[in-house]
Order: sequence, then structure tokens, then C-alpha cells
Amino acid sequence: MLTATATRTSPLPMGQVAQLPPAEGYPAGPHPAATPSARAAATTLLDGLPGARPGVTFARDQEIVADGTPAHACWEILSGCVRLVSLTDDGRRQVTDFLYPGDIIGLEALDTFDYSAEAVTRATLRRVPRGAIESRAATDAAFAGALRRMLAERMRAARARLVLLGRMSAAQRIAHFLLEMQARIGTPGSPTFDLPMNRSDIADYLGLTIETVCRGLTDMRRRHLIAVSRTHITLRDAAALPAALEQLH
Amino acid sequence: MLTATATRTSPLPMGQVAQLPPAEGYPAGPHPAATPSARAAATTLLDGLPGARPGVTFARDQEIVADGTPAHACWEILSGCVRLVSLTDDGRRQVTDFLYPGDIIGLEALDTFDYSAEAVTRATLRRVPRGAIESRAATDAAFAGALRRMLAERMRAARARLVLLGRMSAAQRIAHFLLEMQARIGTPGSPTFDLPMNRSDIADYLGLTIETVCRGLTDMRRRHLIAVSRTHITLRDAAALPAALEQLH
DNA sequence: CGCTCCATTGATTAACTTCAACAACAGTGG
DNA sequence: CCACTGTTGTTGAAGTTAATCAATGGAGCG
Repeated sequence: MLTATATRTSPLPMGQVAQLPPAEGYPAGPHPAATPSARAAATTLLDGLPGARPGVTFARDQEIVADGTPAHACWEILSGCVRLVSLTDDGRRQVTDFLYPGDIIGLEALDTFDYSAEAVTRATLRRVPRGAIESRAATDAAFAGALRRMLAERMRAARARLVLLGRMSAAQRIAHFLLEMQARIGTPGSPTFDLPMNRSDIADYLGLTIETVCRGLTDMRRRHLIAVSRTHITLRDAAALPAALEQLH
Repeated sequence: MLTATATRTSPLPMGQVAQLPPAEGYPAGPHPAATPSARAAATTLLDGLPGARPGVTFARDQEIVADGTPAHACWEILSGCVRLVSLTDDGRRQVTDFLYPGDIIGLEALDTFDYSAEAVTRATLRRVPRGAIESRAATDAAFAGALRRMLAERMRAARARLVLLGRMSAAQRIAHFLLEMQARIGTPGSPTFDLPMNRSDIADYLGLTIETVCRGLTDMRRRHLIAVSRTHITLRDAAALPAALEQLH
């Protein structure tokens, strides 16, 4: 498939072991990326675990983990955007998550990955052996609790998406998506942000087709709710966005 | 809303404290109910936690936890079937999960519940304060690990459902639902089982309408793939069920 | 027996997908 | 710098799926 090669961003030796941070001070929530200040935080959940490698850079669309392969390691996202992808038996694609800096790939893996992870943009990630995570969790209760809270928050987000996919119209899905993106990658107070993913990724995330996503965005633009260029979004009236959808059409 | 009253199944005093079981021997998977032998297991994950109350019985359709209320406690299901329900802004309903004996309500709750839980059938549950779970997790790494694995397994199931809701046709959703039910509540080796939930619950679980669920079941019956009475299902050819859907129609 | 609730079937409509064409943009090499 | 080219995004028209609206059937229960 993809032939691009991962390249280290730093020449540090592998297997470096840093001193363990104190049990306190783990990020409270699982999505530090949601708060821009935390996005640049010097310390993240998996800092200082033994066996962690320095950052590895992946090119756009490059596969980070492959569906069905043994889950020997987790990957913590340091920069960029990653999508988790699952396929149906007959080959249709569903993006089950977009991940951002601070998020971790593979927390919920058991023996093998049941999805593949691909770089949406050029992205830097840190590989951490699952054994290191497990043993740290076994000895450090605060760390284990932080992991559990992170999983719990992801579970809540997934549940919200079940409602979106099961019961919302195309227009509602798109509007909720824009608001979610604003919250995760936007700057608080600013109505504009850039989408890291293309229309195809958005469509597969929302359970729609590319064309329906386009039409939905165009419709919102015509109603002066948003401004759209290829990647740049401006929410002209974020508060009105959900309300405008209740009446549909 | 519902006015049925919860009644204790046993006259034991509340707040009983049993001796802690050994750290080893927790159920490996999060869905002991999936294996019928484990369904009748004498010990479950939350056995022996301080503050656990004896079983409480809920009538059909009775609310167990309410959306938006503080998550002071988890509820472990001892018998019966429970649904987790979320509503959209405009009042449409999505069933985000069906839970069975061994499953726990509220593991992923943070401050408040973001869904309501209701008894699908008459059900018995055990209330366990979250504080007891948290403090046990803080001191018992094996227990914390079991909790995390349980959450991870639920996360995987939720991801599979995202694919189902986002990318599968009505017929495919219904077929997958039947196979899932067979795996969770059926007897291994037997092609028949009884659905605990009605058509409305199934529809809200699959993101469809009642009518579409009915038509799908009828269609499969006409094609001799299944036999259906109101609640009783027989999978005449479980192996052919997914294959028969690829060609759709 | 009659009532109520739930399930089923039919007819029609609406929403979204599919198929098709075109436009806009980015990258490349001349 | 610009033409060329491939990719991504947008719009239009037709087709399909599932929702909606409506009526009937059937089981359980007082």
C-alpha cells in the first residue's frame, strides 16, 4: 500500500529511561488537545515510561497501526491528526475517531488492533510498549486512574457519536461535527479554524457521502451560518447552529 | 414518569462488608454474560466491595439511573436486561447499549451520568458506591486492571456499533443484531433464543424505525434464514446470514 | 369479551446515495 | 511563469432506501 518511510524526528537513542514523574499531576482529562494551553504542555501521560521511543514522523495518509496486527505498543500523538478506520465486510469505510496531540492509540486494544490508524496530516507520534504501560499501571495507582479516566472519556465521546449516527439528520451531523472540531482544534474565542481532514474523511466519520457533506456545508453557507473555503471554516453564528437545525430543511 | 417501586430481593442489611477476595481471579473479560457458564458464576467483579447493597429489583421499563444526575454509584447487573438510552436535542431516542448480568452501569461515568438506564425486563441490580470502586482500584492493581479491561472491551463493542450505524444497510444491521444477541444471550450450539427487548428498543438500538425492523425480520423469514415469533428467534442458517446480506435486496 | 399494546403490512414521501459532469486548486516539469 | 495533470471539491439529475403516515392483526389481560 503506502511506501513512505517513518523517520525519527530526533537522533536520541531508543529505550531511554527518564525518571518517573510524581504520581500526582497527570492530565485530568483524556483530551488535553481540547484545551490549547495543554496542547503545548511539556509533559503528557506517557512521559518517562521505559521503552518509549523518541518521536516518529508519519507522512500524510501513512499507516501507523494495521487492523488485525498484534497490539504490542500504544502510540501517543505528539503533533498532527490521526484517524482510526474500520471497514465493513463488504469494504465500506468508517472513520471511528479523529485523534489529536495528547490522545493515545491502542489504549482499548486487547490482543490485536481491531482498526487501523492512519495519519490525516503529517504527524509525530511516540511509541510506548504496552508492557511498560501495564506494569506502570500495576504499580502506580494514580497513573492507572488517569488511564481509566481517559478511556472513560473516550467511551463517552463514542456514545455521543452513536446518537449522532443513529438518530441525526445529515445537516445535524455536519453541524455537530463543526462544533466538535471548533472545541478540539479551534482557539477559544475565535470563530475560525482549519480542518485537518478532507471531505472524504469527514463523510466516513459522519456516515454520509462526500456529496452530502458538500451540500450540507454549502447549504449552511447560503444561510450565512458559516463561511467555508477548502479547509478554512468560520462559524458565523455558532450559537444558532444547533437551533437552526431543529427545523431542518 | 414511572412510578413502580424498587423492592429488595433479600432482607439483608445494607452496607454489609464482606471480606475481600484475592487479587487474582477476576473475570478476564467484561462480558461474563457472553459465556453462559459465567452467567451463573458465584463471584462477579464487584463482589465484596464495602458499601455494596444487596440486590434491588426493578420492574420492566423502570428507570435505574437518570440522565444528568450525579454518578454517586455504579450498578452491577445480577439478572435481567438493561438498556442505556440517550436523547437528541429534538427528542429522538437512541439506545446506546444493552447490558446483561455481569455488566456494570456507570463505569465510564465521570461526574454525572450522560445517559439514563432502564430495565428492559424485570431486573436485579446491586448498587456499589463509586468511592468504594475507586479506592479498591487505588489499592488493588489486579482489580484496576480488570476494570480497565472491561472498559476496553466496551469501547471495542461501541466502535463496532459505530461501523454498524454509519455504514451498514438496514438488513445488515438487523442480521448483525441477531448474531450479537445469539452470542450474548443464546446457548452455544442452540440456534434459538428469546429477545428480551421489544421492536421499539431494537429499532432505537439500530438507528432504524420499528417498521423497518419488522420488514427486515419478515424478509429474512421469507428467505428461510430465520424463524420469528414475537420474541422467539431461530437462526436457521447463522453462517449464511452475513453472506446473504452482501448481495443486499 | 372487549380493551390495550405491540407487531405487521401497505402506500406514499422524503432524505440520502449514486452516477455524472464540471470547477477549483496544488503540484510538476517545461 | 505557465501549461499540463491529477486530485479534491462542488453541483445537478436520477435512483434507492428507509421514514412517515395509515390501517389492520393478534396476543395478553382486566
